Amino acid sequence: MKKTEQITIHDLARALEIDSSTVSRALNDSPRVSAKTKKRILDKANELGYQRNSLASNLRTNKTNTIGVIVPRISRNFFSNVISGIEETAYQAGYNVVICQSLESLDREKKIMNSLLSNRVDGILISTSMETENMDHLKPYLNNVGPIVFYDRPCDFENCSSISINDYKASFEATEHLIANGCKHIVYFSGPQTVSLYRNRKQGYIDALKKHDIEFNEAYCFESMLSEDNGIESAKKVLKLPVVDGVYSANDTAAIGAMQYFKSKGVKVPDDIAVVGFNNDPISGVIEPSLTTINQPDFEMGKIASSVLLQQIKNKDINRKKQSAVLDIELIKRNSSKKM
Amino acid sequence: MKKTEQITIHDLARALEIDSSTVSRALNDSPRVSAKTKKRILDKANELGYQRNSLASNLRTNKTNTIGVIVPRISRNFFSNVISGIEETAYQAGYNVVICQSLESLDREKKIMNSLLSNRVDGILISTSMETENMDHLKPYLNNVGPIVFYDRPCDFENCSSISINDYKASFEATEHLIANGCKHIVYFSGPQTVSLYRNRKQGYIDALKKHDIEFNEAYCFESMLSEDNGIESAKKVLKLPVVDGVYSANDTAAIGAMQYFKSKGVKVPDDIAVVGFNNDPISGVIEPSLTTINQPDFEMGKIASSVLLQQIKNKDINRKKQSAVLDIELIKRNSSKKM
DNA sequence: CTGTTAGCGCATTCAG
DNA sequence: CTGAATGCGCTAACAG
Repeated sequence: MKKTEQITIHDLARALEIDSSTVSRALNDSPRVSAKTKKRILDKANELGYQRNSLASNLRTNKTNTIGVIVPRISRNFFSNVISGIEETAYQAGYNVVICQSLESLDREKKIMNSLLSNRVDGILISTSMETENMDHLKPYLNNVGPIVFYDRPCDFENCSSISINDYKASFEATEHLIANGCKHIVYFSGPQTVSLYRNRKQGYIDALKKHDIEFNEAYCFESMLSEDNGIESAKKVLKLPVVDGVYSANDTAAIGAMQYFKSKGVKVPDDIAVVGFNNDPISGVIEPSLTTINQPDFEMGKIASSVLLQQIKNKDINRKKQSAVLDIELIKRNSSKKM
Repeated sequence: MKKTEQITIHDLARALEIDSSTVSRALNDSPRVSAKTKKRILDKANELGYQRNSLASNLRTNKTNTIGVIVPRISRNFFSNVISGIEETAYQAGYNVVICQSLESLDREKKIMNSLLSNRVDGILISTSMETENMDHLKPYLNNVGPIVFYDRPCDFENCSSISINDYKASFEATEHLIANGCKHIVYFSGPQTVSLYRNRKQGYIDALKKHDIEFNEAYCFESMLSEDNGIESAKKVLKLPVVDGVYSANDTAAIGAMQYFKSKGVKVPDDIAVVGFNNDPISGVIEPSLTTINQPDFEMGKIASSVLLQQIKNKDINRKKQSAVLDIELIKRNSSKKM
């Protein structure tokens, strides 16, 4: 199966004895070419198996019709749902989407930015990695190429929009839910405090305790990267604490790890320990139908982020003002605690 | 934040009073330019914030250093692990990866093929959608642009390699495992028989029954797209059957849906019903630590598929012979049945 | 080691 | 409505 020569608009032009510029116009459905010649050209294109070369077209127009999405991990249910939302909106608007995962590594994130930059994607949607503390590696793209919109993990750049959820409120309510069910000794699995989202969630937890006159205890707060393994380690520590009647995890991945460990040790969840976790995984209902989770508007977030970005791409440089959205969450109460 | 002009190699050349071809060579680290001028050029590039335009470069060289990956769903754990394997190998070799999900839709798959074709990616890795019955939409790419390698869902094209797992054997062993644990009435959740992988799995199930003198019963075999909802529907049917002591699902997604339904109806799994499912999700240990699953070599499959493709890209057209690999699986026995 | 020249495939002026 | 001419940014002969 040997590569045949690529057909170009010039080949079509020669075959029809017209000029390539006419072919180009026809292929782009320009109104400035007669229906008759248009049909001739399209037919010939089909006949010869013409395939447009986007590289050339993009180079010429300085536009790729593609947006880049940087995501920490596609395997996390929350993110794969966001991606589906992004794709839906983007495809509808005629844009392609390239998905890149940073795996929470700053180094990978930098390399990805470089690649998206040199490939001149029209805009970027990003949820920065947990290692990312400053945003310098985003500037070359932002200054020279196109807009960047942050989703889930916001950023306070001038001229950059962020779409996030109301983490503070969600966290506050989750904690209050445990308290309402009689929990007083609530362990909290926290994420890196470099990430604003995790700062907000921790604050929500602390403030909810305070409101109900429960003292915040540093020993009940474990900070980690919230991987599944981290969840398992944290669970071990939980079992060594004197009294624990509630666990609240700042994400689902760590919560799942912890559940796994609890089960392996015969700790009944949530009969012995009530658990709440940020969660978008339908699987949670399988793990423990009575587990209380926080339903994040993932798909919707993707759609909004995508449409904000596309808007900014359309508006070119004018009008690229910060227009951040904060989405509300929904606490799915599943009667998690034994005390209900 | 207004877009500044893009710096090109000509700008660098002018600033240094040399020719742009020398700049180009230096930027590509050609040995044919002195270390001194190389440094001058690199310094200037940094100073002016030069950013390579891959579009132009790719157009010129007729090479994109990018491979396309078409995947039915990134949210399925199996596939996201395959992708990680693909990325690891590809990045090491200096290739970029663009991930596209077909969502099991032939229509989307066609559109994706078109986009990858017009963007001239150097090669494609594909697991075709469940709706895909013939491969005509792959031919334009295959004939004119580059190699395609199939993973997980193989294809019998000439000149196309496939990387798959030994589905027949895995399925046979899974069924035997249930039988060994005393199950005689085993429901089977099957996938579309258009997909060879699902044909093989079904055959493994049937042959294992036969070997143990259990009659294959069409009423115990439900065919669906194996979505979570399909799993729930199938589970409903299971509960209406006279005797069932085992369920074997051809994938994990449907198994999870079924488990969910069983739990909601108070059916204890696997105390009442033993379940086996193809599964790569670490979460399975949480759902039901005693669930028996089939451990597919997902990450490894990605690495192999990727390296086979890169090999073919390097070899251009010569030597693109079929070189399919069949990976073996591992049955993770978790004492699933009550009868053990 | 560096410069000259040409062109990848396409889109867009400007003429007619 | 169509054609001629130009160049997007880069690389690759071919000279020197």
